[in-house]
Amino acid sequence: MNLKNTNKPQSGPDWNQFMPGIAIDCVIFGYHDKELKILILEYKKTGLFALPGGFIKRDEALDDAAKRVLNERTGLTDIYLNQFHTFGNLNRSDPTPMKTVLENNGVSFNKNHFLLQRFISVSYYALVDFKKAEPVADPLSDSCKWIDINELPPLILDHEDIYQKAHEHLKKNINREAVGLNLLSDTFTMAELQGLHESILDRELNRTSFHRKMMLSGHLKRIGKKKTGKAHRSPYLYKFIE
Amino acid sequence: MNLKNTNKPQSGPDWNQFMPGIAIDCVIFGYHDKELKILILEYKKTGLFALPGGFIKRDEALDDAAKRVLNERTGLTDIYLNQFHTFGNLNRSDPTPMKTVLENNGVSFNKNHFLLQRFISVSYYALVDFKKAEPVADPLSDSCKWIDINELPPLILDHEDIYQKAHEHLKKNINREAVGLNLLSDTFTMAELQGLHESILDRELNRTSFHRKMMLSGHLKRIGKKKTGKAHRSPYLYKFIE
DNA sequence: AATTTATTGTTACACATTGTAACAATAATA
DNA sequence: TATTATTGTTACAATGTGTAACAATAAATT
Repeated sequence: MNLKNTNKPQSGPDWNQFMPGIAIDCVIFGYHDKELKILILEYKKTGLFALPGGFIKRDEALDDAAKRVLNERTGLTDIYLNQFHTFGNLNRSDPTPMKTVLENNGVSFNKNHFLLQRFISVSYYALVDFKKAEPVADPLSDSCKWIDINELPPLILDHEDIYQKAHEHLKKNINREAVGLNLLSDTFTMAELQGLHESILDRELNRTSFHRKMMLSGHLKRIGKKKTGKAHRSPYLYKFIE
Repeated sequence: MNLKNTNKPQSGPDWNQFMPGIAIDCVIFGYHDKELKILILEYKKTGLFALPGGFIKRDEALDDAAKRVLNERTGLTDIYLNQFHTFGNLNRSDPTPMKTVLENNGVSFNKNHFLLQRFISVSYYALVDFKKAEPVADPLSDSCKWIDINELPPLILDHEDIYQKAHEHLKKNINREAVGLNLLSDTFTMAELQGLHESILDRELNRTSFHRKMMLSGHLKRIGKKKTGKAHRSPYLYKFIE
C-alpha cells in the first residue's frame, strides 16, 4: 500500500495523489521446494491477511502502477506481469477489515478516509523467481511472506476469489507462457520443470509425453549434465532459449 | 452514457451518482449478411466515433453496470457478456475529443467537468442476436449503428485498441463459447455457422472437418431441413442444445 | 569388479483429433 | 432424364498425446 513513514505516521501518505475508487491487487507466484507459493501480507495486530496491493497515481499508467506495486513488495523489476480481471462486486465495499487495521494501528480516521471507500480492484498476477525476490512488508503490515497455495489462511474481502481466478488464468495459459522461464532458476532439470507444471495444474503429468512435448516446443536447450549424487543416470540441465 | 434528458439538458445527469475515474466500454458484436459487426456511436456534430460506454453507479456492482449499459444501447437483457481487459494508459486522459463533443452540443462546462477527467476503462464484449437488438443512440450521439468490422471509422482515444483486444479474445475463446448460440438466430444451417466462425477468425475453414467437429461437440441437434429454393441438396437446420 | 537400484532418455505402438480428398445424396434447372 | 451446385458422409493421411517397454547411467551394494 506504500504507506510511507512521515512525521505523522497515523495520517499516512498523501492519499490525494492517487485515483480514488481504484485499487490494484497482485497475486505474486513463486516456486520453491516443489511447492507453488504466493506472497501474502499480514496486517499488524489484526490476524488479517491480504494480497499485496496499491493504488494508481493520478499521472501514472495502470500497468506502470502494477509494476511499481510489485517492485515495492519484491524489490524486483522486469517481472512477468499479467492483468487478468477487474473485480467490482459490492461485497468489496465492506469497510470493516480496513477499519480494524486502522484502529489497531492507532491511525485516526473518519468514515470518509481514503482506505474506507468502495474500491474496484484491477488485478494482476506475476511470476517471479523465488530466489531473487525479497519480500518487503508495508507500514501497516507485520509481514509479507511466501505462503504455500495449499496452506492459505482466510483472506479479507474477496481476495480469495481473486487468488482463485489468478490461478485459473495461470492454468489456462500454462502452455502459452513460459512459466518455467519466470518461476524457475536459470537452469533446471526436466523433472523440476514437470514438477512445476504439476503444481500449477494440481495433477500428475505423464513423464514421457511431457518430456517429448517440451523438447518439441523448441524453447529448451540442453546445456550439460547435472551431478545429483544419486544412484541413477544424471539428468540433463535445460535452459530456455533466448 | 445515459445522459437522461432533464430540464437542464446542458447540465446532463447527476454525475455524482457515478464512481469517478472509472468508465465501462462495450464492444457489442452482431452478425448479419455474412459480416461481423459492432455497435458504434457517432457523436452529434463532431464526426467523432466511439464505442458505447457508461459509468458505474456508486451502489452498483461492476458487472451489473455493464449489463445496464448494454441494455441502454440495445434494449436487450440476458446478453452474453464477457469482461476482457481494463485499459489505463495515459493516452486515455486526453480531454480533447470530449471537449469537442460538449462544445458542439452547447453543453456548458469547466475543466473539472465529470466527462473530462482521466478514466480507467473496464471493457466488456458482448455477443447479441442482430435481429433482436434495437440500437439506441444516447443524448450526445446522433446514432448508434452496426458497422462492419472491416469498415470501422477512426475511433476516439484508444477505442480502436479496445476493439482489437476484444476481437482477439473472441478469437481465442471461439471454441469455448457457443458463439453461434448468441450471434445467430435460433436455427441455422451448418454453412451459416461456418461463415460466422470464418468471419470471427478471418480465415477460411475446412468444410468437412468443421462439420464433423461441430457434430461431435454434442451441442447441436438437427431439427429438420431447410428449403433453399436452390438447385442442390437442401441443408439441415440446426439448433444449440439447451 | 560385477551386480543392483533408481531415475532419465528414447523408442514403439495405440488412440484421438484434424486436414484432405473422394464420393454419395438431393433439390431445382435445363 | 441429365445436369448443376451444394450438403452430408466416408476413407485415409498427418499430427499430437497417452502408455508401456526398454536402454543408458551414476552411485550404492555385493
